[in-house]
Amino acid sequence: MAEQGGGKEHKGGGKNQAMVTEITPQSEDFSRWYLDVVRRAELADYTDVKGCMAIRPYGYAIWELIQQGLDRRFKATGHVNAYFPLFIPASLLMKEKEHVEGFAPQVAWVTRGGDEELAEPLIVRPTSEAMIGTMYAKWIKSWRDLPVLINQWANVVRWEKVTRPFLRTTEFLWQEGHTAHETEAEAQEETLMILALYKEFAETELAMPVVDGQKSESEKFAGASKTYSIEALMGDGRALQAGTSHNLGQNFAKAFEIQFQGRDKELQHVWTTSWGVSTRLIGGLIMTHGDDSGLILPPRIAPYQVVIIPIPRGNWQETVLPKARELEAELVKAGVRVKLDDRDAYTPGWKFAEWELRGVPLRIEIGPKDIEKSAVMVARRDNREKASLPMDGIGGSVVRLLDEIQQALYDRALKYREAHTQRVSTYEEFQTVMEGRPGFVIAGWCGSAECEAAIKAETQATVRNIPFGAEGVALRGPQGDPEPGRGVAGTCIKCGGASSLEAWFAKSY
RNA sequence: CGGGGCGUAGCGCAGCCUGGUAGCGCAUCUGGUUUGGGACCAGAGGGUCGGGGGUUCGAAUCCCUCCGCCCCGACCA
Repeated sequence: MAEQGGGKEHKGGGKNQAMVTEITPQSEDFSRWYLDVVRRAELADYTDVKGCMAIRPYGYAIWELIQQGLDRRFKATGHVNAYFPLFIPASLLMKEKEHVEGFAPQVAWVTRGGDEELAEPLIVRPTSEAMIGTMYAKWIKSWRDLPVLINQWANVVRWEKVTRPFLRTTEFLWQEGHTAHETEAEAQEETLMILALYKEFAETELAMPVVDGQKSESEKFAGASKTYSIEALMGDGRALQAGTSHNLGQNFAKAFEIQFQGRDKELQHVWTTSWGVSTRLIGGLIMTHGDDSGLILPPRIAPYQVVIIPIPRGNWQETVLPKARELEAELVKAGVRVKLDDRDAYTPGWKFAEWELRGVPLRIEIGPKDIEKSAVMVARRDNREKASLPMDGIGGSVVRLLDEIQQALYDRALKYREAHTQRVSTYEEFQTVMEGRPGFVIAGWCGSAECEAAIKAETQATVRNIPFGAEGVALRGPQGDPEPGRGVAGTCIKCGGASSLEAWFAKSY
């Protein structure tokens, strides 16, 4: 990394002092840019606990909007919320072999309560399959009890060695859905329905285009039969797993003895699924839309969709401020989340920069000149266009503008992804692309773990997933199995063997 | 967990090599003038120099040791 200890160039006397609070440009150091934005936009801050962050009100407000958007969708598809314990007896986790092996290295233990050693150690949940599975075993007796469609909003702990705010923290917030079904087909249908729900949410609310598809064996959730994910492309060309949906088959049902008596009178194991998204989505949001001026929030997920900045002139508190308040009320009436920044201690210019840094989609300036014309100045964060709009009908105009911005951000992100997605046919080409800022690389893959591992070792690229659903790249049907006739018959990029799979590769977070 | 870098005021840094008891910019506070792209002047407050141990008359500075953070890899949402 470039030696930038001196970094901030204090010498330039001509520099305005804006640069003091400026954030590192993306092109200079993307990762530092990210950390600067998180902190300067007051989304989160470090704490005294390694790997754990405090989520500040502005960051938490984004999470609340994410929660609302998802919760509404979960309820609309028949799910209900419940809550399960933070602590799990160690023995429960041990019941599913692959699950233990996957999570054991990341588990935090509680061995003492007060001044007494516990007879059986507890673990702090890294995920709740074990606890919820145990409860389902008690609750499910008959086919009439199925399906069970429960979601939990919770915190989980995974003892991470390398952390980064939102993207990977020791403790994080998420939702975990856990469902139990009568048949394998139903469980698979649920798994894919949720995946589609995640995709729709990410794209319409977060304006974040994602590739949905199936994970390779090696990237699968510990204990799952099949894992699906949505993958987004970040501004530095790396992929982010933004959500996962697992078909757990009967693995957990067998481990936790979740059995029911079927319509055929036979005692049988249920088919379960689990799925989740986390506060990581906020990290994705930042890295998908942000620029060198800071955060850019899609209107639908922005805590403040509009910030009103009164322009102080003379006795503005008596002249401008009342008009600003009227405007505020007008926007609230139109259903817009609005913030009136009437602080006297800061200049308009300072406020412009501040709210741009915090990613507010629309800024409205109102001053004497505007009032005279019965208009307001409206500035977009996404493309920085500025225009005077009449006060009359401002609610409607703003709502329309917000919709436009939402769409523009999605379009821009999609365009970026398309520009950074390429097909390669030779391994040399693959390797070359993986140096630098690769984005997605689509290539034939024989499906073997050997080729996957070799590619990873040599290029750092992993199979993000094997997409389906999109025209031209669809290689797997809804059941996750190769779909004859739709596959692009080709060769494995690594071994040259016959390939029935076309995988999306990328370096990832 | 390997390789590298860094911890000095809220933030960004200088001081460390060549020990002598801490400084700059921004931020903060007070007063005034300002305010359509990060205002200006004057004054003020704020630091057990990451923790512990050692060397020394004396340690931010030298030595040991923990801890934390960042970057690059291996592992994971």
